[in-house]
Amino acid sequence: MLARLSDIIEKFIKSMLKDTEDGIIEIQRNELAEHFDCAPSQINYVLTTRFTSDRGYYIESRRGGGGYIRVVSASIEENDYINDLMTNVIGDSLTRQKAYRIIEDFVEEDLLTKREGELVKVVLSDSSLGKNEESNKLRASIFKNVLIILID
Amino acid sequence: MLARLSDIIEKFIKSMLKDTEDGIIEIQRNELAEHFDCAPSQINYVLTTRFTSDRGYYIESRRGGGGYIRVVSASIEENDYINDLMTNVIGDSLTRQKAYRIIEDFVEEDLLTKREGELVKVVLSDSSLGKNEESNKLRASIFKNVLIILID
DNA sequence: GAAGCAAAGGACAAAGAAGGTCAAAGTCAG
DNA sequence: CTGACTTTGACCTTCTTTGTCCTTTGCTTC
Repeated sequence: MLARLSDIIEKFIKSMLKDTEDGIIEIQRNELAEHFDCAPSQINYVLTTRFTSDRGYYIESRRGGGGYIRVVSASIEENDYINDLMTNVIGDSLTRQKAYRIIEDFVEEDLLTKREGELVKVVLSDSSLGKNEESNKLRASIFKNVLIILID
Repeated sequence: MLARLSDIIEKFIKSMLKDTEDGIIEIQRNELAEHFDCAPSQINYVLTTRFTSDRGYYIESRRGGGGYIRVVSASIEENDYINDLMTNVIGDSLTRQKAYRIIEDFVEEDLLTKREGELVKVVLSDSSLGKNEESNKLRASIFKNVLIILID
């Protein structure tokens, strides 16, 4: 498992972030690409798919000589984060993929234990809920109820 | 006759599962299809007909490069208690009251932590699922999937 | 200070790598 | 012969990787 280069790069960046005091790192796109022996644009791919604002990151960059990409992990207040998810990300319809991604983030951030994550995942799986637009609505409804438990 | 390909593939997957510590395997659909010299979609056929949650399995998958199909098995055949619960108590429809009672038993028996119990309860609440005969079916379906994770 | 060049990073599309769906065709027991 | 189960194949969706061309910025040079 985890043979995907993008996942490896993601982990790499996250571990760099963990090593900082302030949750801010600056990377050189070309250097990093060379390190992983991939196309520079793959770095962008990782950043845009994994370090999005709804996951609590934002990106700043600058071109030209001495350019950089700055990755900021915004340490959002937990409850604000969850509230934001409920209104802006989940709304009243939620795909399985999105749900799983959020759950995995929660586990990573220790908001859920691994087993709790597994439980919530299986609950929201296609196998539990079926697979159609109705299911997405149901998934949103269930997940929001779960989130309410997590807020204290 | 006994040699239906689907049966052979089923056996193969089950034996892979037996060889694991945790009852979780990941397969590559195309690879497996090639191994058995069949259409890739036959793998799906086997999975959807033989590895259902009724029988104590649960499937997760991911497309794209580095994709996979994960099969999670809970050896329910060997667990009379769960087996009985699945077939005789839950069946294909489950009321909220019954579900809550079972969950509370589980918490008492330390099969679930208190918080896990809360999570599962809220998932199976009327507020999550609505309140009609359809909900009861859904509740049964979800609960059976939850059981798989618990036994695992 | 303007022109020009090199050094970043950005955007986007095409190609590649899985897995998913669905329906048609085949098989087989009763 | 029929209905249920199985097998096959064509086509679709999702996610990742690569490459090409574009824009921005800093530094030189005159």
